[in-house]
Amino acid sequence: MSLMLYNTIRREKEAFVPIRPGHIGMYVCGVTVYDYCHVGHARVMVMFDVIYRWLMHSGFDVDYVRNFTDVDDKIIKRALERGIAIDVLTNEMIAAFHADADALGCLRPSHEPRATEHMDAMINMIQALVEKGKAYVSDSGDVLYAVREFAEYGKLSGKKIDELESGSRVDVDGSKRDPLDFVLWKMAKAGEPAWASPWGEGRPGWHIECSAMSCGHLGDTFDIHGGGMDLKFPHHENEIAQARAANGGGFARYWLHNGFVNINAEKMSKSLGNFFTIREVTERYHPEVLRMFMLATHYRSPLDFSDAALDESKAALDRLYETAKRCQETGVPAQQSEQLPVRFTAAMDDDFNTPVALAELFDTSRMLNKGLNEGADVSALATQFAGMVALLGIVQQDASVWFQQGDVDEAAIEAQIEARLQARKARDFARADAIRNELSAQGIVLEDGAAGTTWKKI
RNA sequence: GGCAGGGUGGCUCAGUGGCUACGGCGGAGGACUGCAAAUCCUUUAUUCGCGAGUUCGAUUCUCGCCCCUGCCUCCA
Repeated sequence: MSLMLYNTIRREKEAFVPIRPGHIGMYVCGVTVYDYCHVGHARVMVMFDVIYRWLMHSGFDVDYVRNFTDVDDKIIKRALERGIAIDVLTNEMIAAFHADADALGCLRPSHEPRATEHMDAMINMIQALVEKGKAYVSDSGDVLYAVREFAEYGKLSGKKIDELESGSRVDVDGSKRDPLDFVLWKMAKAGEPAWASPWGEGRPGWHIECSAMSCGHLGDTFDIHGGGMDLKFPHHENEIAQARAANGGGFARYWLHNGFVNINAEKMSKSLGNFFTIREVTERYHPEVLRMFMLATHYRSPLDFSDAALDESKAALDRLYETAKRCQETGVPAQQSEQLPVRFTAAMDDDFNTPVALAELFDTSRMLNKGLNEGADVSALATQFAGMVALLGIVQQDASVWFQQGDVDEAAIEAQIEARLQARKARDFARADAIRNELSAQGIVLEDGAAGTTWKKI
């Protein structure tokens, strides 16, 4: 069974063949660091984290690069509004990004380049484009990319230059040879951050960053490039145009794009203002619930965000934790296995079909519970369970702690449980039930198991 | 208008040219329990937006229609 990927540029699933056997270079577009990340960003983090884990599990040595855009108009504007230096803002947001990604259980990429640290690479790339006649200096002094000079422009997004223009949503700018031409180097206005370049003091355009950083880390031709669906056009289209025209390489071979997170069937986005930051959500739900929520839908499908959906994810995750808790209580060894169920592996190999992978996980969970009920040897199942769960990055918390989150007085609860136990021994069930009801009113649910009574907070 | 992706049980989400349409949530019944909770078992879509076509056979392929969303400007 080999890995099949849906390649946006070909619009179909195809077998993945790495450029170098055993090795994968993967670049994922990160974020512009001017504000906290929202749930849409979380989806990219989580899905590519799962992809990263799966590729490594499949035996590849993965070079995973995810950038930070730390020069940009929005950053300049935000820093000005807050009256702080740009690097103070970007450092703060990068730290916040890491905190969010860590909370979501995402592994750090191999490299996390920042645009400001790759000025030379960008300037060199722009220089090459100018020399090859693919870019020009406009009347305003900005360096622009001439889309007409790149024959394949529009291939990724399936757009044609002429049709785009007739759509007339493109800015009319007299200094552009073609309305679709985009900025490679933007001249700085007074007070704006600037870097020296052959064309004067200025800063790079957004698209050139990713072309320069991806090629810089992974080479002119690399395996996988990913990001949100909204980056397909124009961002990724422009990246392709720049990189291929500049260095003659093939650039990315496989393009992976994840679907949006919607609210009320509408895209969550900054511009619509209908977004929730990751930290807002994780104040109310454990980050793993958010991760579970992402995994329950295929990465290319839209994902409708709501508290009801999160509640469902919580319930589903609880079910898994219930199994983990029982294994823990029973003392079943929980080492992870490299040998995963066939269906799970096949699902992940089939364009990272996490919903099917989860279905297999739930089936294993059920078999495990059943085996536990019957006192059978469940070590093999427990091992597979642990292996699957580790690859998905869920059920990574201590199972008993998972059910005991929140403000609780553990000692008081334990005392109540002991009191109830005595009452039950004396067959004073009225007293026992009264204690249980009392705890229940505080959101504490008791479970009388073979290994004694345990409690959980709901 | 161009392009892309969708419409599957009460909700959510997979999937396939044909045996019993995957899971999860919720509901119902049962086992277990003093009673619960958890778990397990059974059950919950004559049916996969609508119409036509191809086919021995379509939810799955083709065409048309209806509806939804996204991209076409910054956006994960």
